[in-house]
Amino acid sequence: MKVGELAQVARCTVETVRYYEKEGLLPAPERTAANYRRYVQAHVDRLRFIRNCRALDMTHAEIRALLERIDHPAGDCRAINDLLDQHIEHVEARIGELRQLQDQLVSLRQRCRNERPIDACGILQGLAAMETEVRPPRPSHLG
Amino acid sequence: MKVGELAQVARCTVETVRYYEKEGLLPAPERTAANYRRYVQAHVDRLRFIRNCRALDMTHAEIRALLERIDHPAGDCRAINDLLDQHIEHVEARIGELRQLQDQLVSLRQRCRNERPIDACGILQGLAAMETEVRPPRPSHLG
DNA sequence: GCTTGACCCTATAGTAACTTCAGGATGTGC
DNA sequence: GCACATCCTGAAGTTACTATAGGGTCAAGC
Repeated sequence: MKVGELAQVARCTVETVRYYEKEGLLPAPERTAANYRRYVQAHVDRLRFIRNCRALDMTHAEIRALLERIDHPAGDCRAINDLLDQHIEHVEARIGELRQLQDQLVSLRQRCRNERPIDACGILQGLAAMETEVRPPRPSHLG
Repeated sequence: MKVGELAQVARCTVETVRYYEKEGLLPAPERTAANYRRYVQAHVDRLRFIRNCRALDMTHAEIRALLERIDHPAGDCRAINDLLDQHIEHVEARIGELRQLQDQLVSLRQRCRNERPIDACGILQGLAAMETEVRPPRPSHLG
């Protein structure tokens, strides 16, 4: 299986596949005489796993931690449960932040219902008058 | 007012202030004989405006568009209203995405209530079995 | 045998909004 | 005159890719 085919079954681009290899998430496969990557089923499974994690917005570091456990199973899966719990918290926190943001945006928007000259625009006035908040360094990686 | 003081009143770092200058969001101030930046009240107002926009998760491009209108007022403020409406939609869309994500994560988490050996971990099994989704290129910049 | 087109390769740079670092100058208090 | 905080510039690092340049491989068709 060549890289294009692998990318297709995993629904990503060939660039992403090669990138994961460089990052050490996906093991480097054998090469053909022409130096083409030659993948086997294990690569498909692993890449699917990675893409599923990414679909859940996990970072490469989080995915790496999971793969580590899979590659070197030891003890129970508590660490995995914990990782997922933390991730769920991240997402929850980010939703909360965005909700608050949304409230602010909507109330800002209501300051200018009609088309006024720029100088009278309630939105710009609101943005100028807002109490500048400390932007906490993102606790989550979710943007 | 030196850069450290400006950063303090605007609640950001001096690096951020200098970065905004390089980006053209904040105009370059006069310099002292020792080549120190010397800011005046207008800079404070502008930086506060920028930080308020950032607190609302606007991109530099969006902020630039707003500043443009402020610097060259022309016509009415319809474009500003539109920009904000679009931004509100972005945030709304992202909240929806994260909610869906959260549902998936929670149901994944429920697959492993107790501490099992790695091989039996319901979470890892779930991640391996998930139908790999096409990750749509982010329509919003909100991560 | 030759061309065309789809696919593969590497290495490098670009994205967003900063942060960090290296290496050095300035200003202030004691 | 020295320590220490603060200032300066320029370059590189962050995250997870995407894009681009410049080239090799392979199968099909003429």
